[in-house]
Amino acid sequence: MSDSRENFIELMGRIHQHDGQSRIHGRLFGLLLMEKKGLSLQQMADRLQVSKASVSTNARHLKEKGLIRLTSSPGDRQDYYELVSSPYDQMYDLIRKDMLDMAGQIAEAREQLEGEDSVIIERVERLEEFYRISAEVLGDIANKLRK
Amino acid sequence: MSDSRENFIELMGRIHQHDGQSRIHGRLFGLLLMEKKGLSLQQMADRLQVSKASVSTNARHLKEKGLIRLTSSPGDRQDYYELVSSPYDQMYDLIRKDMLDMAGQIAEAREQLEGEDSVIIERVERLEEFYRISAEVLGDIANKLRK
DNA sequence: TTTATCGTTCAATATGTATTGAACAATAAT
DNA sequence: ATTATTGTTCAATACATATTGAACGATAAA
Repeated sequence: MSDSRENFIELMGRIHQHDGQSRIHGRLFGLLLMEKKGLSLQQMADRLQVSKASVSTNARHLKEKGLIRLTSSPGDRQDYYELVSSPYDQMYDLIRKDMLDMAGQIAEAREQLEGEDSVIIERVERLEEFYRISAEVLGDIANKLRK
Repeated sequence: MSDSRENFIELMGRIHQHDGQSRIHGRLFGLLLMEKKGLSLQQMADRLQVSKASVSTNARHLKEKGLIRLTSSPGDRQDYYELVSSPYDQMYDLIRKDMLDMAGQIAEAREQLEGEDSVIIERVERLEEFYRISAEVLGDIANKLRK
């Protein structure tokens, strides 16, 4: 494993951690992004020097998010994981969903604030708008990428 | 403090925590969003039932991010904090800066990968683009809000 | 001067959760 | 039938950091 690859993989670990996932989650994504062919759980655990338990759970999470996919070869009972062809639109969608969810939660909270001063209500509406508009523009990008 | 306000404040605590800040950071933001007039550190600590140490540090962070501002009254040596008139464009800017920073870090890592397969390089370029484009569109919204 | 108030800093601790090791079921190999 | 692989789950722990209490300096009040 070259230094420049390790460097990239570690960067992805830090970025995913910054984004609320675990460090290994990001390292795994970085590792598979560096590999054209799928890797087995054991291979990933060896290269990242982490337990296979961590690889198993984090690979599941990445798969659920649509960033990697499971593959297999005939006569081999190991699971192989590889990057999906375009994880980028999934990434836009993930942020979009998060933002939309927050906008929804704020809307719920706002509805309970009916008696409040209009200035306060308006602040909450603006906040809600922040998340909703952010979600929209990111969703637009994802759609453009897909078509 | 009404239930609906507390509910909103707690929601903001959870949202900020989800976004990588502390729970009190979000609660403080939520509290000041519910108040038209500035609150002193002691008032904020009392209403949120947290230590004044937490309020002090988190208020500083919110102030550095441009979401709240320090005010004062004549004949009173307490510090008062209130929401800035439009924290929303600051919020766009904060995400924009984060995204742009990540794009920059990925670019640095990519430059070290020169010998690699072109498929791999392209993946990294796409990833970089994801963060850069996200930063751009969010920055555009902030600019529209400001003018 | 003494006493009280206000805000900050920092070492100690509380807290949440990422990570792991071990146990396990399922399957394949011998 | 026995042994070895493979992947998952979960309780235990390692780890990062949010939060606090206490000490402090600065300033105002008494």
